[in-house]
Amino acid sequence: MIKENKNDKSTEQKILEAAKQVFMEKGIDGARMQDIADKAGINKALLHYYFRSKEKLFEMIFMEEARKFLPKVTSIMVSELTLFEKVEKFVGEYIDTLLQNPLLPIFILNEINRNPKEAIKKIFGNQRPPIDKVDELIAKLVKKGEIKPIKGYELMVNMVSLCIFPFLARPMVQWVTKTTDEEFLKLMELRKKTVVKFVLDSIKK
Amino acid sequence: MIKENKNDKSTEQKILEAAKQVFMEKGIDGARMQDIADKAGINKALLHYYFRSKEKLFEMIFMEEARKFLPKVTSIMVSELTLFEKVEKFVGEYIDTLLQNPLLPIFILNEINRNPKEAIKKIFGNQRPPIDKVDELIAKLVKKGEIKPIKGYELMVNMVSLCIFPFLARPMVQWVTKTTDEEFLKLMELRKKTVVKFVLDSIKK
DNA sequence: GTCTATAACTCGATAGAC
DNA sequence: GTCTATCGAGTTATAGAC
Repeated sequence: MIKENKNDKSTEQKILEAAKQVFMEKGIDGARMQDIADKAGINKALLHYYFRSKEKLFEMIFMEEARKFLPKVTSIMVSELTLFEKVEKFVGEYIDTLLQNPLLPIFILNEINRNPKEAIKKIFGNQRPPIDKVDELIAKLVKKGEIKPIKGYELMVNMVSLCIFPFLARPMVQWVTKTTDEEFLKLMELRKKTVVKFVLDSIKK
Repeated sequence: MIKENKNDKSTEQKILEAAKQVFMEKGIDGARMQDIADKAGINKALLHYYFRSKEKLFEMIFMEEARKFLPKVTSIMVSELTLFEKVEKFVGEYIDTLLQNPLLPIFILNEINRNPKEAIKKIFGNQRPPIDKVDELIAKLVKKGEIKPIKGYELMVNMVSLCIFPFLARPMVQWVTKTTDEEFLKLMELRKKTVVKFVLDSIKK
């Protein structure tokens, strides 16, 4: 793997990393260009040299992060796996992504709220999730008597809800369960299994 | 019911209503005192006359709204209802509250993120949710062979997740399901039943 | 209590030297 | 490319008249 010619990162990279961190923690309105500059170890002027404005810098970060939100969901859902395997893989990969990006949900949801049309375009492109495929798959299994009927979008929303919400409400969850940061992450690691069980127990006949 | 002596609301009330709306839509950082003044039909100076600062005004609103978030949850959970009835009532009342306050979740979660310690104090006081009670209740039913084992906090988190998340991700849900505002609300009305079914199907033996 | 005017300050953005 | 210095717009907050 070819590295930067200097031993430290390029200025652009430093800015992007600092901006990501600050925007995630504070949101676009709460973030200060000064904070980002400080965290990147440079001055404000340089931020504007690289990315004309705060809004543009934010868009850059959002564009990058938006793609993580709907990770390999589509590919899992249209794959040749069974529904049960799909649920397992979906939840597993979703929670893994969140474990590595715990602030991603609140960041994305705030932008969706602030600027729904553009945000959704950046997240989904023009490609709606493969709800129809899921509906078909469910219909087959219902006919075979293996699962109870449920709407495809509802199954998807429920899975996503169960994965994401604990990260959104993390300080509350930690307070209620009296867990440290480390313990919380372990809890979420375990949660992969319990969510899969919760969902499958619900739909299995 | 005794009314204000004038036919319109008191200035304080007008401010509180305007502030609630603006803070909910924009968050504390995105909100402008000018917007609140405009919406209340007064000027900025008067805002400061009634509530010393933006932060203080925000605290006022948050305090009021924080109590809706954990509505009658505790009372339901410690009541004499069966677990199945509790789930039904819990979900029903939660979604009803959200139907009347669709922006409440993102508002609360953002403050929890911005200021976890104080926010949690305002939401819960010092009283943790009655998880132990739920654990006991579950233990009994497991012993009787009526339900599968599940941790009390996990059942609660799952119920809350399933209720709240669709409101948090509302623009996304509406885009995926191609629903208007009105249709979305109907969908959430229906969701009361499907969430109850989803949860009960999952834990019932 | 309510208003107008403005002070005090923050912050994004730019100019210009090196 | 990177820095210092500063501008100028926008915002919270206050002073003071009515």
